[in-house]
Amino acid sequence: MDIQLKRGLLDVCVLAAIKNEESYGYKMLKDMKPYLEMSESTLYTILKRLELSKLLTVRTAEHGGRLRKYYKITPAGLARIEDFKSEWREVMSIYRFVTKEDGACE
Amino acid sequence: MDIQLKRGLLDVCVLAAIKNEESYGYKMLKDMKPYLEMSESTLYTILKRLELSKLLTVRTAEHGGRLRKYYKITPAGLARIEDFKSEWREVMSIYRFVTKEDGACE
DNA sequence: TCTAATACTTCGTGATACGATGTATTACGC
DNA sequence: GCGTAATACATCGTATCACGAAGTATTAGA
Repeated sequence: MDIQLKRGLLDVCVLAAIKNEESYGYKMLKDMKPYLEMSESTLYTILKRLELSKLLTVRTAEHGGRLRKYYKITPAGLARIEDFKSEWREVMSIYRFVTKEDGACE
Repeated sequence: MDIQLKRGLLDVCVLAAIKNEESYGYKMLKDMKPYLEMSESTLYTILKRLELSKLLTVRTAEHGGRLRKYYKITPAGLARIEDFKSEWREVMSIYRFVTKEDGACE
């Protein structure tokens, strides 16, 4: 899909991927894949950004002899999702503006 | 609204503003204002980009002793709007992913 | 032993929205 | 006649950001 359109969805989609339970990068990528594909470099950049914004926290744990980073959403992260929902009204209003069939004389 | 979310809507919103009749920058800005606000520099950058992509054409005409640039959508521009509509399905699917209330046990 | 999958990182690049600033004309109030 | 706002468009620099490419390392399977 169009990159620009994607941009507004990426961050919030990553947050949604850990909304219910903590997860790690590779798994998130696979969970999101049916909805939204992103490259690994993009995901890890986003995860770092979200951590800096305190929308999620990270812990490192060993799994099968290898280190894995688990990401957990914070209350601020959940609030970010709620903000997104609120903004969606505006988005839909723009969508209607773009797609409405007029024609003052139609 | 969130800049990232805006990004995917800007180009197509500008195209929508001239979907039915040609218009000029300043007027477009006012027409779009109830839906989506953007700065002048952003609009003129977008108009130039859309012209280069041949999604609209420009003609310069005098109006009240002053030059004005009138923008007119091309068939490719109308097609761009149709593409946007198609992509909206994907967008809505992501929206549902982000907002769904689960809870494996709900 | 070679390859694929898992898992995360870093770097450079190109796209782009925006504020700041500039130019120029018209319209209006005082 | 003078200042200000509105009209109308343009340019420049900056910060953000998604991505491809490439790298590091381990494990599993053929």
